[in-house]
Amino acid sequence: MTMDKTFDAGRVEREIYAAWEAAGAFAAGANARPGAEAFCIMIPPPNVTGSLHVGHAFNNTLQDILTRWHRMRGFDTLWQPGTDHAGIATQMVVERELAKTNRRRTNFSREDFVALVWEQKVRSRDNIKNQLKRLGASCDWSREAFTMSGAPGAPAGEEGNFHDAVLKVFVELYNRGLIFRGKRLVNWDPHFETAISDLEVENREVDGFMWHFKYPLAGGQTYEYVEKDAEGVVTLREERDYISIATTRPETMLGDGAVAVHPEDARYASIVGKLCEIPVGPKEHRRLIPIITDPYPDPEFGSGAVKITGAHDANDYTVAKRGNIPMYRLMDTKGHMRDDGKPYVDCSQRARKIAEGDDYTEAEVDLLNLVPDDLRGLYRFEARKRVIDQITSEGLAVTILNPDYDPEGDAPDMIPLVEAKKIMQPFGDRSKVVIEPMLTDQWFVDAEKLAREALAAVEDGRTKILPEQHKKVYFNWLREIEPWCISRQLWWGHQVPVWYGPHMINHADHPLCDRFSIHQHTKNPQVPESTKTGGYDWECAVTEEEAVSWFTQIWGAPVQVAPSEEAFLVEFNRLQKGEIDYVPIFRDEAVLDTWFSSALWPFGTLGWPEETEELARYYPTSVLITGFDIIFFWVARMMMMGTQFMTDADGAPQVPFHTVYVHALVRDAKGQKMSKSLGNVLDPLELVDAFGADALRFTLASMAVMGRDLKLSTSRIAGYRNFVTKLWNAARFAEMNGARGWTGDGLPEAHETLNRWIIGETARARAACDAGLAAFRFNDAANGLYAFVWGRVCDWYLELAKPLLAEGHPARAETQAVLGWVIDQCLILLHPFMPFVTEAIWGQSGARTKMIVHADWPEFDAQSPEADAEIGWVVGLIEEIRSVRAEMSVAPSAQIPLLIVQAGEEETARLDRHAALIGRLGRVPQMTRIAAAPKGAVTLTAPGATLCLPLEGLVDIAAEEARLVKSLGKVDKELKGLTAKLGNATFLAKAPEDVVAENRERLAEAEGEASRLRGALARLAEMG
RNA sequence: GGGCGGAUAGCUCAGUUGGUAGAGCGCUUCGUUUACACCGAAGAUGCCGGGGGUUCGAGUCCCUCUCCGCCCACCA
Repeated sequence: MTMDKTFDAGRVEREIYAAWEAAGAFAAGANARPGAEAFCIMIPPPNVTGSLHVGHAFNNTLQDILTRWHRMRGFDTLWQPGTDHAGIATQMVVERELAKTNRRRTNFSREDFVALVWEQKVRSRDNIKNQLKRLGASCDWSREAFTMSGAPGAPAGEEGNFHDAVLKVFVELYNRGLIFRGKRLVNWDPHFETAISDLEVENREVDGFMWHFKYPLAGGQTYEYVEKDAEGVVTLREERDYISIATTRPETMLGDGAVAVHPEDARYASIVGKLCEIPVGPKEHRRLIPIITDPYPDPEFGSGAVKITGAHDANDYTVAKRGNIPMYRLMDTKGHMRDDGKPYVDCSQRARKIAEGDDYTEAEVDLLNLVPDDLRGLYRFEARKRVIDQITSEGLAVTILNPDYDPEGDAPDMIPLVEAKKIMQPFGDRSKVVIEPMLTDQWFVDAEKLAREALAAVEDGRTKILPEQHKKVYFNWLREIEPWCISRQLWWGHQVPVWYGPHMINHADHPLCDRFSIHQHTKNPQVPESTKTGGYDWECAVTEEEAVSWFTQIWGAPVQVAPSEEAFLVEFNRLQKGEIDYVPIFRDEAVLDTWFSSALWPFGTLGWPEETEELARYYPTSVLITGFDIIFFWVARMMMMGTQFMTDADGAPQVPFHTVYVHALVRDAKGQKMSKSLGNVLDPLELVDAFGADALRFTLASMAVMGRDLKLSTSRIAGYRNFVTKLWNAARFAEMNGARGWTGDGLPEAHETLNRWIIGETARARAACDAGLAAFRFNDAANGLYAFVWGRVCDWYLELAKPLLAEGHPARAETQAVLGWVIDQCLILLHPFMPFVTEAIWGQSGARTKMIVHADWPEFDAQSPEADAEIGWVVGLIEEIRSVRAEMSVAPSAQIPLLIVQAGEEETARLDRHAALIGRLGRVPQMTRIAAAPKGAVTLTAPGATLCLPLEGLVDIAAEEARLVKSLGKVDKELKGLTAKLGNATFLAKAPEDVVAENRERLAEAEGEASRLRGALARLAEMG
């Protein structure tokens, strides 16, 4: 069969992939040598939100290269594929889809909605899988995993036990005291109406304003306000009946619990402990709040006085916690000012009592709605405007002189002080809306404790992070880690395995009473008002049965699970009225942060919590290949969970991977980050269609420099598409010359210098490729192979071999064998990078016992220094001849003899041995010995020989002179440098011997070269 | 406010213990030599961001400055 002129990637890629799958080529352990070491990569599971972008193509190409490389080397190899349920992101996709037909999530029951998301999951998963296959990813698809497999509601075909693993981990951590529930200030996303973790918040600088308002002192009191400059000179002294406050968020003033000043701020010392009035809301019952001291306010900033709104600001929260300042929740889950039907509360008396040390429970405080009627239901930013207007109209805004004031005009002399200011504002990374700090009950992981082992593992090298600069980032984050908020108010995800029931008061004699003591509760715990603030008893259990039996035991009565908290409250009401005879309980409606389950990926995919054979074989995994953007989200969490749950035979924690290779980002044409939500993603399939998967893969590999972002350009991909064609044609050439695949053992026999040379070159290329891959220097490996295949094999070996392949040449058989072998080596070495074309060629040439996907990776070495020297000399001579011909504008068709004026013994032998190919490639069919260079001959640069081309009449003398002068200039410059260097005593004394020797050699060569050039110039002068 | 990365040929970028500045693309000239025009041959192009230092020797190490990019961070 004859090969086509070009490789038709589009036609054969699918066939080849299907053949690999049919052969089970990617199965765990396929092609493993007996007793082989394991090599395992866990795919970073793509989100089931849609399709893959080029970043995924990059990431998976690198994984596939390593996987195929190890598989060919006989390792017990597993590349574990799968996808991530990506809670918030996937739910968002489905909700967006519903919105197109004017429907919302709440038009469905939770169950029905989740079923819709499963449909999305299946669609997306199929799509992703197809894309990975198009790329040539050699995953073991029979083991495909999903972070929510086996969860309730999973359709047929989505079985698995990942859900079990997640619940087990949650319950275990809970029992170990590493998961806790608490009312804390969390990042609240008003769009999705859920809490999110710190990591899911993007802080961006935006244009904002800072308003300055007067908080009047209670009862019209006054004090002397004195300002001094740095030298202590009084710059302002006035009588004030207010304290000035600066804020960027006036709408939160309604929830202020205090005004704080620095303890050493002399300006306010006289009013500390007094009360001031929040200047907003109905005048008749405005709230009074205390002026307190706290180290937090910076006296140099603003007025030095800070309003403390514990429920809506992270800084204020810590101050409020510290100072026992009440925190008043002002907004609902959508970011609207609370409108819950409760009357506006006159809190001034309460505030006074609190200032005097009388405490209220959080639950009670949370029930207070401090939003005045006219602001209720308004979106937070609308409320802000109203508050500003109201304060300003009352004259309680701090004012400054109007710079535009004109006594003749209408402009007022004083205007409110509003500073335009850049402020850092938090945004949801998915929703892109402004995050609202909110006080809510959430579940947290005690990340600090989990981080200890994760840190230690990297510190002591059990897990290596490459490139190393990322280690620092990892350390910094883990060392200052905060509790991880893991509950999400979503429907898509692993539901928190905790069940709540009414709180029992008289339980002191109950055998399980110790489990009650940790609960916070209201003063009237029998009435759990719908605040989700506690007041419940709860049980954390892997199954509902366990939870039910626990509550049954507590109550000594039948227990029924209500579908939601809302339903529970209805039933509880009926219970109190004696209408039902069972105790209602309900399951926590929140789901877990998607990263909580992703964190279990390295062992959850291997069957944990069951003790599977795969777990024993492949954990800890070998390498994780991932982007730096998820070091915190994912890598750190896997390290935490892995070291927490996986142990070796001695009980020591086992890390999830030996090496983490952090690759850079693939950016779009503008160098911008690609993101699913921004929609600027490139479709790798389009690139595959246009250039073939091999070209795309090779491009990505060749650009995979550690730690540096890459910008993908199609011209580069086209270049590697050409490389695919080049390889294809080299193989075609071999086939046409009767060089089939190498079937023998070991290396082919080679006596010809040329053949020994290319075998040595191949060995070096192999070693360089191995070294590159072993060091994760994909670019070095790829570029080295490119240079070898194109620059060595195609440019030189094939050309030089042509004479030897001529019919009847004594070395024909040997050369055919070596050529066949060399092509095979190229295919094998390139296979991890370009699996399709290499498999296609492999299948066409020679009798194969197995596919290249399982071909043996070479390990030979076979250097031949004298062959290298000889071929190097010949190549140099040919290049010199071509160069001279081109520069002298000799017609390509002109056949010229090569004149040998003088040549050493070795050089003479080389000229003899390679006369045919020098003649062919240099277009110098005859070699003639001659005593002296004739007139008009151009001297060639050839070490150890004086050779020239008789170009009399063909030569443009001026051009030749220019050429010689230019060359001489270069050589002279080098000579000068070398002479100076070798004349330097300290250089000779301090530089290593080999460096000195090398310089001497270079000097000798340069001197020879210079004298040859001078001689040629002299001859030229005679001619002229 | 901390931390990290980058500045090398027109463009995109390599350059791993300091020892003759490289690749791809682009550009110029030439080419129907039977593997390949997705090709071949030849060629041009660099104060390796500025300044200082260490060294026999610095693109490479140290200090400093300038300009980009990114990450983290609670200044109202």
